[in-house]
Amino acid sequence: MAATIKDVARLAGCSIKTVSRVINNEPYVTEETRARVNSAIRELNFAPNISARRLVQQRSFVIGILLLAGGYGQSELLSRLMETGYEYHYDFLVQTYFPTSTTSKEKLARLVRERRVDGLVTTPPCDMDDYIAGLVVQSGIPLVRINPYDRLIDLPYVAEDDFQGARSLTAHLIGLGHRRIAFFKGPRNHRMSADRYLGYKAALEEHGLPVRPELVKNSEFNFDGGYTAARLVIEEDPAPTAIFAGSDEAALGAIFAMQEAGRRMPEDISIAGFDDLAHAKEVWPGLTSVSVPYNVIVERATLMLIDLLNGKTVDQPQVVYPTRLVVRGSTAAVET
Amino acid sequence: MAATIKDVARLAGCSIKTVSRVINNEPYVTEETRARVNSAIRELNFAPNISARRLVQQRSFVIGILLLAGGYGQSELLSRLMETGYEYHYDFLVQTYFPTSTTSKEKLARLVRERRVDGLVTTPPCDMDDYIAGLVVQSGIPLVRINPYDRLIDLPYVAEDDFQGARSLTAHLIGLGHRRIAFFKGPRNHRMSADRYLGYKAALEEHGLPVRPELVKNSEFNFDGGYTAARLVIEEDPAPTAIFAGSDEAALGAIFAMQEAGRRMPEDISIAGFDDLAHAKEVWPGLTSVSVPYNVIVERATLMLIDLLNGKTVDQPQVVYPTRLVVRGSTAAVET
DNA sequence: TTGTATGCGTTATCAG
DNA sequence: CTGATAACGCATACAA
Repeated sequence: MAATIKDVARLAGCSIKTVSRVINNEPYVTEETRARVNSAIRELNFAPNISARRLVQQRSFVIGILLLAGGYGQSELLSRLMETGYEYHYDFLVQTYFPTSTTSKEKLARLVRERRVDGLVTTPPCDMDDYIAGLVVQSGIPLVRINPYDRLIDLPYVAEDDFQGARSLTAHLIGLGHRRIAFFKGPRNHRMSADRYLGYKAALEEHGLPVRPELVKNSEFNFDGGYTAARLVIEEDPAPTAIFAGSDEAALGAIFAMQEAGRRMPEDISIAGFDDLAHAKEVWPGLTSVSVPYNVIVERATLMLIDLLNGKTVDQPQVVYPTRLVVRGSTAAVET
Repeated sequence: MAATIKDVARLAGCSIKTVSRVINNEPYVTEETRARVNSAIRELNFAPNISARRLVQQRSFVIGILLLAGGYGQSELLSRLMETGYEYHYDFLVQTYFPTSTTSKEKLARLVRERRVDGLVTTPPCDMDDYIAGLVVQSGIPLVRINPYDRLIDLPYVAEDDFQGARSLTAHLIGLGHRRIAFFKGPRNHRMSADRYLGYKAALEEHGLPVRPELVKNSEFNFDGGYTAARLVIEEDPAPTAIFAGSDEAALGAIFAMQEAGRRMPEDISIAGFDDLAHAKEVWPGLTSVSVPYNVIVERATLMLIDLLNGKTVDQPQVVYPTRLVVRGSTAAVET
């Protein structure tokens, strides 16, 4: 049905090898033959069969992305990924992966065994699982981790500086006169959770303020987590004058809880998030947050993986990008 | 390196065809041989090379999804897709597609020519382009459209009942005593835009209310569109007492604009959206909206395509799912 | 600069 | 029930 390399060769009056050379931009072809082949290709509307190429090259030209389902941030992230991959002739295979889940492990193992992917990119908390590192070491397929839990393992990663981000956000709140600042911790299987908390603590200590355990709540990086934690923390007496919700999604939950309780933001309470998702500026009066260059991070991780796949040595296999405080209307000077 | 079907055959003491039979659950294999082969497979940790299979079967087992970049709704949608496809041994290739864009067309053409996808699913407004229908007809690859612009073309689709949703939402507002209800139209290249507007109009007419052109704004289905339209409509005198923003994202923009202008919701103005995204219940005091069974729609479209790919006849190639009004705190009786 | 022959790992054909 | 052998479409040593 569809034209093959043989049809092109026949029409161009040359061998299939020559056609192959033209397709792959190899040297040692006369300009004239090249032109003849090219016009044959156009005439037959030929494109190389990707499956055949994959079989003979023993590569799938597919990058596997492991992520936990859901979350708003991920759709931008994914479309960025697609664009990057396209330029380098890689496809993406998105796989949801729950650490510790047996089904997830089996799916992943099949993915690798069937050689459906040439390499893997993980997003938190998928790398929590020792399983992945083990599988990777055993099968030898390249892996790049985004915001990995463990930076000490000698595997490539691209990460963000959560500590500094949380530190400067907290310092901003302190600068506004806040002394009772609540903090919502993220899930324990994210390194980001720990780092953001450390940044919060560091800022408090640098300003000679105590870390009040009753203002630190275990939470999640999502709406429900923020909502629940906010309802708890609001009961404290005296109540906090500011909430650092740990993430933007949690901040949205906290905002909801505050509005439900009839508290005004920022007059009665300041609220801040982390991630600077699109929603941060879409909620009135704007959510103070910490901007993370996710697009850059994702692109860097992808390019790093592609380099590894092509056998290039990556000069900087472990990178940490800075984060940036973004002040909006949700945080204000404490009323005296 | 990795085990092949030959290795398994050697270890099990049989031919490769027999191994193939076992892998594919074909009949005509003794239970005993089957067991021997299976244990050999386990011992060698064998999994069939997907590229070889794809080459010989002349199918990629990949479904292409065409969508416009961005948007919150799409991440849930995508993970749903992945799960569905996994069960049927299909992978997904997500491709951003801008109608009328030459680059997009070329990318898509390559996708099809290289046989990287066996079939296509489009999301609005990607099917606006006659190009896709043409390509599909010409190449013969199956296509299922989600919420297509043109339901008259004789191609399979899965859609939602936007008309009824908008009609009942508008009726709800009228029932609350609203007489001046603003409406924000979506982009012209979405069928949803037209249908929702028609539903709005129908409800007004059914209640003997006029369609006031000054309250109908051309907008987009996103935050900025809703924000801009809301700022315009608020200038009208008398101002509307309710806004039907056309979509949840636009509603979020409208809410922002209202809060910026110091208007309370729902006391000063009622606001409603459409789609019932996760955010609808995460914004205080809850956004009245119209719930669309996107998960079902996506799953149905995928299964329909898989049936087509397997040569089955689809009994219902064109389906419209009902939508459902969801009342939350953002709409209330008009103050008299 | 060009061509020939071989193999990648499956599935499919058809004869045993 | 089982197996030898031929595709599938491309890339790649190796020759010419």
